[in-house]
Amino acid sequence: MQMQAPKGTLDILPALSPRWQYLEEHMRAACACCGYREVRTPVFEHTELFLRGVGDTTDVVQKEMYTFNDKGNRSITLKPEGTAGVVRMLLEHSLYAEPMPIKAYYLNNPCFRYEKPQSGRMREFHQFGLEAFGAANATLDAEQIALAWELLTKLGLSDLRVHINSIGCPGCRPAFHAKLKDFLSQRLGNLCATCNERFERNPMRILDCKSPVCQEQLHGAPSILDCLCDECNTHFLDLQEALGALDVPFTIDDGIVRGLDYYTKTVFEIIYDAPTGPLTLTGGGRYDGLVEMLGGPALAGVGFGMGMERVLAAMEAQGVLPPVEPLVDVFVCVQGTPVRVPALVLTTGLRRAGLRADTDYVGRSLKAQFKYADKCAARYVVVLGEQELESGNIKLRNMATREEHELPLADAPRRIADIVQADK
RNA sequence: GUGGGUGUAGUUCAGCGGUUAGAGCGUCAGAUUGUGGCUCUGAAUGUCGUGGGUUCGAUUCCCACCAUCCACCCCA
Repeated sequence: MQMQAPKGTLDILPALSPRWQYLEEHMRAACACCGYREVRTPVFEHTELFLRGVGDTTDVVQKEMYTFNDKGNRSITLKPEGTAGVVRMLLEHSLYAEPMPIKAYYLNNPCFRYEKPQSGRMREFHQFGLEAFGAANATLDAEQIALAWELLTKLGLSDLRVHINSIGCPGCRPAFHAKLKDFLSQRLGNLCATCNERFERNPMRILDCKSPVCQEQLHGAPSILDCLCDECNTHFLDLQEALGALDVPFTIDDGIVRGLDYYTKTVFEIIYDAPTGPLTLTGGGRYDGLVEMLGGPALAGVGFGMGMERVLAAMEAQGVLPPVEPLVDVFVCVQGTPVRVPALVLTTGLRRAGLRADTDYVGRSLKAQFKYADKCAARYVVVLGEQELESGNIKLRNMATREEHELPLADAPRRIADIVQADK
């Protein structure tokens, strides 16, 4: 047996969980003030949901899904993204009968993609994301982009760029596809192999190709922004106006096309410029056709996903992680075996008084207990030995100032709680 | 899926075709038996990634596999 986590997965160790919790707190706070409520959907869904929702021509569906048959011979897939499951939930429980818009967020949402791991890319990763249904207005798109932007900046991140684009709707996109294919047809021989495949399947993705060879060929290519219908164009202008009014800096980037099929109109990314290269922290957009495509009513939708591991990596790179919190307020040192239970009683009393308290369980020397308390960053230490039991008095030592208060043992939890609280 | 780098203690890494494989950090213990941070002393922990091959002899050289990291691809 190989005692090793599967490829592309990560353990969150005790020392690292506080930074996740810190991130979660900020995300929840950001959602709460915008009226988004948390939802939790299953880790796996019927494979068909993703085939239809994400799109069966996408790379995510074609080669990155964790798909298997369960014992009832159902095809099951571990979710590769967050939106499809939320839409399924919406339909299954007829949430669209509630007042619009329906605003939902998810946090620590585990997603799975079978890819070769590298920095910022795990096989299991966690997304924070928003979905809002039932409102077509671009102010909603702007609200979400602003929420993501303010969240990231509030976390202390800088070197961020917001890129927005509109990829039109089923009404105007075909015209763009035709124009683009017309432009590309004369240059096919110069494009990379992948792009030649994309030409028939999804020509818009060629714009997204990172190959310098292909980029070279794309000079003078038609822009989707010149082909938008009136409705999409107005929507895009509304979005820009709203973002401007909210002081969210943004760049129009007609190269953003996104890899998931369900997007319409708005698409956006928030990119962090790491020293090693750009990293997309957040990606999302509008998907007005998705709910209907999955068998529901015609219902507009907007959402984004934010990679939690990537945000944490950016925070680490920029040194804006939260400071390490002390583990305990008060450490109770035990001097002598007969005192073991009274020490636990005192520790428990301190905990009941609302303090973070700990004691010795391994029988260390007093000196070693002080060292241990120091490593836990304990702010106070109490020594409980036979002397204290006899006299009924204990000394509370402030580890920073070395001052000691003498207190009656009987009333210790309340007295100590007062002192510690006053000190905070 | 393609290409490249790296696998030695808990961790970061030295090291060498030849006896019992090392260091810093960390852990544990001690520095006259009831008081921490600094310092000093000591201790424990290794199938040298796995399996083959070359060799009198391999942790060291070669091959394969596995893992990991990085880039491409893709994306959060």
